[in-house]
Amino acid sequence: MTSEAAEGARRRWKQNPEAVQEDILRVAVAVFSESGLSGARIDEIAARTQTSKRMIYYYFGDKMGLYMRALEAAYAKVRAGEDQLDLGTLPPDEALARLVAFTFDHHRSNPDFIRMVMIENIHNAETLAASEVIRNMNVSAIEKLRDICRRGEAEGLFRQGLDPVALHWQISALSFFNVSNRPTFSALFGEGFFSEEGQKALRRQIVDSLLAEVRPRDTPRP
Amino acid sequence: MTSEAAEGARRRWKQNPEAVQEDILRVAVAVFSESGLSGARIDEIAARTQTSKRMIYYYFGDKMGLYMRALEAAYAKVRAGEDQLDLGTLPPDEALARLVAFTFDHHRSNPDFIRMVMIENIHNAETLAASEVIRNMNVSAIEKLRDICRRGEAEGLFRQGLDPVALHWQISALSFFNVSNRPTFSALFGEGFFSEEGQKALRRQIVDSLLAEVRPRDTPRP
DNA sequence: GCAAAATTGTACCAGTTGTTACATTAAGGG
DNA sequence: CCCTTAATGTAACAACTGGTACAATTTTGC
Repeated sequence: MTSEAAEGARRRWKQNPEAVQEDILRVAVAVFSESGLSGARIDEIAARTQTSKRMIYYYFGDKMGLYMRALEAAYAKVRAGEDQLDLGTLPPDEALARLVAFTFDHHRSNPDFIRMVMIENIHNAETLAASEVIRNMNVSAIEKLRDICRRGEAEGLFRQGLDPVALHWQISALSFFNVSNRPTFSALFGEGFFSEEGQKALRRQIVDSLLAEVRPRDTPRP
Repeated sequence: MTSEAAEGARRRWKQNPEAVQEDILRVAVAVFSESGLSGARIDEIAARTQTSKRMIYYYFGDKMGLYMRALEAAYAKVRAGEDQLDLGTLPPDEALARLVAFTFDHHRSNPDFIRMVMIENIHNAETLAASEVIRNMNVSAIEKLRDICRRGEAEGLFRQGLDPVALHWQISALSFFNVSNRPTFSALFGEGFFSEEGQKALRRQIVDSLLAEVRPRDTPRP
């Protein structure tokens, strides 16, 4: 094994376009998510890169082109993380509980992604809507949920007529808000919710709430 | 009654500083919430005002000064709306249901406010934290909730140990997300949730979910 | 009425920022 | 070994944008 082999057996010596692009994208996600779309400065992105501003325009055309690719990169990364989750053959209620807890933690450990989505929403998701890459990346969480719902209904553990997308909406809302609105919420109501214990309690509350949600309704006593 | 009396018995003729400031703030909230903090252009705000850029700097100092006042104005407006809600002497569960439904609708009809809060969160709530005006505006929803919880627990309708702030967190998360993430969510999963029927169903789901949340836990059958 | 203070109009500037022209070096094909 | 193409460095521009100097006008206190 020669020393060159350590760098991935790609190009031999200098000039590694793919690594340069990855480098730019990594920094771009960070800067965009820190400063917003118009707040982010190409100069800053360039400065935090190992390459130059020139190369950004060479590979990504303009600021919006870079932003779109950065958004796609952010989505791709969390998607890859989601696929790590294997619910195996857990019983439906446990599977749901685990999925909810996972989503909560996953969002929490990917604040950059959350911020990119926030920025996208400020701009009416125009870039997202224009990106075929992301649209084709159909969120795997839905598939998992659909399966869980089907099994839960079949076994009588869940009530009938559950909408997996609605469930996903609810799980997302709570997990997303926990990260996205932390600054304003903690500024108004204190940091308590965001301590380690606070987050654990919150996660349990959310899991419980979702489980209660899918359980069959109490049949009213006559 | 002279014709001058029609304009509110304020100043007699020309030059009405307070109206000018209100005009600027109204437009500022709109433009900031449309374009974000750095995306908003003072020139655009000025153009959509009945006055000039000169006056913006005269009354608000600089862009950040204007932004802070706009943020405060946005909070003040929704706060005023919230105070309209009177839960009177409704039984606790009905009061909670009505509070949840109201919050859901209220957020929905104040997208500008939601967007301002989103922008604030992107910028780590630094302006919010610096605004004594807003911090002193302690959200009245919490007070209402605290009262509901107390009554509910006393009557045995709710389980013990409810945390009003945690409940508020949950209500906010669902109602906020519904507005804030509509663009990305509908781009990925369709507009269905945001039609009139979709929103009605969602609101009912949220109300039910919250009510189930506060009900006393089922005592496990021996 | 008059002077001081408050309010507004006009024009402009200085710094920033996205973007590009031009030149140069490295890589691959034959 | 040469030539075409891909990749990169240097430097600068043109437009935008937040902010202001200066002067004019209106209002108010006395």
